[in-house]
Amino acid sequence: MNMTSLVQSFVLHFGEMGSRWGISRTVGQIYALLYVSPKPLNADEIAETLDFSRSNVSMGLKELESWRLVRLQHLPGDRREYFSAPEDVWTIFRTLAEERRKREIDPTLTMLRSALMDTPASADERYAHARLREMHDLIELVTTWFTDVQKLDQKTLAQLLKLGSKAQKFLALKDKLTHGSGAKSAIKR
Amino acid sequence: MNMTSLVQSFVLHFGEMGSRWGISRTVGQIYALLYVSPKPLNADEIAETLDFSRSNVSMGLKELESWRLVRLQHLPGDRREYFSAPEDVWTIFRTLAEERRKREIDPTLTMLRSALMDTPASADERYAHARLREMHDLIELVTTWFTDVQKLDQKTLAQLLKLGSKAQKFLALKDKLTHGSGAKSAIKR
DNA sequence: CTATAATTTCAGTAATTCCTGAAATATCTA
DNA sequence: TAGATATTTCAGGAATTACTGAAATTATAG
Repeated sequence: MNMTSLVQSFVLHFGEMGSRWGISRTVGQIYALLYVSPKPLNADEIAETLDFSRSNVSMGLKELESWRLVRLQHLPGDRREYFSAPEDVWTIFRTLAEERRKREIDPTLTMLRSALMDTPASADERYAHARLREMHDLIELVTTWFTDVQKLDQKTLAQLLKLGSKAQKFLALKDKLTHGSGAKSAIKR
Repeated sequence: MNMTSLVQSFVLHFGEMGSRWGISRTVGQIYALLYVSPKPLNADEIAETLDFSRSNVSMGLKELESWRLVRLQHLPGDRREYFSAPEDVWTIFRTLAEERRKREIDPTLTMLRSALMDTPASADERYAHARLREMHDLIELVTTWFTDVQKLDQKTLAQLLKLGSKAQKFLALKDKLTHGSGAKSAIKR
C-alpha cells in the first residue's frame, strides 16, 4: 500500500514529533498512519506501507496498546489482527493526557510529597522545601483542573475553552455576590 | 558542594523525567539543582555538585538558555557567570509552555494547514483530510485557550483553575441570557 | 597589551536506543 | 491434531545521542 503525499507528510511529521516526546519515530509514524486510515490495518500492511520490519511494527503496536491508543479488532473471515485509532480526536486527546499523567505527573507528585514529609534542617533546606511545595501545589492545581473538566462532555468542554479568559468576568461576578458590594470586597485583610 | 538527600532525590527524579521529554538527563538535573538552590550557581559549582564534566555543564546551560529557563547574572568582584532559575514557578510554567508551543505545536499546525490546502482526490484522501482538520481544530482550540488564559495574572488564573468544571454553570447561564428561555435554546437548527 | 581566568567548541568515545532477521511461540483451520 | 499462518521474542548490529578532555576562543584584570 502506498501513501498519498498528504498522508506521507503527515506521517513523517508525526514521526519527528514522536521522537521529541518519549516515543520513537517508528511508533509515531504507525500511529499517524492509523489515524488517517479510513479502515483498520493489519501489521503486514503497516510494515509494507512504512517500510519497517514486521517485528518493528509488532513492537510499535504493543507500545501503542500500552498507551491505550489503538483498538484491536478482527475482520470476518480473516484471522489477522487489525488495528485502528479511535474515531474521535477528543478521545485520543483524553487518553493521551491520562496516560501521561499516570506515567509522569503522578510519580512526580509522589516524589514531591515524600520529599515534603521531611523537616528541613538548614536554611538552604528550608528554601528547597518551599520550592518543592510551590511546584507540588502548581502541578496539583493544574492536574485537578484537568481531571475535573475532562469529565465534561465534548461540546461543553469546547465551549468552556472558547470562553477562555472571559470566564474571568464570571469570577468577578461571583466575588461580588459572595462578598457583598464591590467596594468592600476590594479591602484587604 | 554536596546535596542533602532532599535535594538529591529531587534532582535524580528530574533527571529521569527530563529524558522522557526532549531534554537529556544532564539538563534535567542541572535545572532541578538550580531550581532548589537559594543562590545562583556558577558552572564549576554545578559540575562539582552533579559530578559532570565542565563542558557538559556548559552545553547543558546553553540548552537551558535556549529554553529561556535560566537567568544569567554576575556577582560583584567575581568574573564567573552565575545561573539561576526564575523565582516564580508560574513563570517557569509559562515559559515552558511557550517554548514547547513554539517548537512543537506551531510547526504541527503549519504542517496541518499546508496539508489541508490540497483538495483531496479520492475517498481515502477525503477521509484523511477530515481527520487532519479535526486534529487541527482541536489543537488550535486548546492552544488559543492557553494563550488567552496565560495573560491573566497568577491569582486570577489560579481561581479560574480552581473553579474547574463548575464554570460550566456560567455557560448555562450565559446561554440562557443569550438565547432567551431555556426551552427555546434547546431547539436545534 | 599581556597574562590569566573563564567559557566554548569539537573530535572522539561511551552509552543508549532503535531496528532487524531468525527462531520460538501462539493461533487457527481443515 | 497436523500443518499452515500469524505474532512475539530476542540477540546482535546500526544509528543516534550523550559525555568527556583537550584545544581554541573569549573575556578580564593588571
